[in-house]
Amino acid sequence: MKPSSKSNTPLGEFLPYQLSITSNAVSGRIAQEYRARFGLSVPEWRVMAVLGDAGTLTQRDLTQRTLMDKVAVNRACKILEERDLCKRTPNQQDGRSHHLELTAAGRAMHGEIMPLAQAIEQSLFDGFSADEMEDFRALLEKVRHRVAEFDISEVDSGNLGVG
Amino acid sequence: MKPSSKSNTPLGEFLPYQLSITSNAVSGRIAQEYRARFGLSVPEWRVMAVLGDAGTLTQRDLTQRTLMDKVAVNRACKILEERDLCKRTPNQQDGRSHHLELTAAGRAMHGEIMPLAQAIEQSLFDGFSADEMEDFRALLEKVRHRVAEFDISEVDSGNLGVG
DNA sequence: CCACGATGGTTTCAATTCTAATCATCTTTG
DNA sequence: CAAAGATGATTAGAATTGAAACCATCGTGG
Repeated sequence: MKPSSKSNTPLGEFLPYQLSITSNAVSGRIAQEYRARFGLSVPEWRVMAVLGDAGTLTQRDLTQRTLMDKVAVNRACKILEERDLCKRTPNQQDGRSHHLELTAAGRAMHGEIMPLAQAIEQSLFDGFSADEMEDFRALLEKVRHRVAEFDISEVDSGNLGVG
Repeated sequence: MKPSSKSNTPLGEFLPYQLSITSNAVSGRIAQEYRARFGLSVPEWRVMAVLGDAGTLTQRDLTQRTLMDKVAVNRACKILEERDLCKRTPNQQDGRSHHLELTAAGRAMHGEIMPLAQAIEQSLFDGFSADEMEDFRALLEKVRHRVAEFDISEVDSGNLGVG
């Protein structure tokens, strides 16, 4: 008998848990795909995606657009550079930073990465109506908004009717 | 075709990316909460939640129910044991494993953990109608289902003529 | 021009996590 | 019953990650 992780456990009912395992499943699957095809980690392909779209950016710009922390961005950039997928040139306006830009090889890869991303997305959400996808998007955004405003004082462990 | 002109970055449009950052935001917030109140990591409180609900389980059972890997489960159990939140007794039926069970202290904590989980969930999804929450749940499950069946041969980098 | 704090980027260190190897016990088969 | 393979649990080691320290440069105010 295989256990149905539905209402068997209290975890299965917990929405944040469902969100977590779903996200992990999706991310893991996609990561596996990009690793196999291009040898790119998630941080790396995020940088590729943004950089290929925007043309030229500094690491600071990249951290803002990818929502990753600056160390992750720096490491990803360094690796992409070593693989000659992107290059840096001095920033005239600011001696501390550089302009990052995809090389020809980088742009070529980017040309494959983005369509693959869309194909994966489409395949993943195959069977979803346009409305469902829009709903999903909207719900995720609403949750994100809620989290940002989430104030713990709303929840007091003292008056949690335990039984 | 889908309408795509909402965000300035390609990432912002990518549904799996939205899923990922939303999940991270939610998980991070909850983790912070449980760490502050009980000194529990996510793996630890997952084990607490399941164990408190089920009564007595082996580590193998726990890996199945939490969907975590066996090393994470083992480590979580060891820590809970050191803190006298759970205890192990030999398994008569199988000399390799033990029965894990919450102690009195563990059950007491469990009694606070679960209501807090519900309170957090409620607070997080405050502003969502019952229907929206059900939709969200259903959509997540549908995606998970899709991922499980996701076959990469559906997507061939050779014929990705931009979808 | 210099001192000062702020900022972009880099490095270091420690915590976390995943993979593999290992150990003990169980099950099956000849 | 012994041998061989599978399985639950544990340990060890490699790889990832994040936080904080650090360096260089910028901008501002004396």
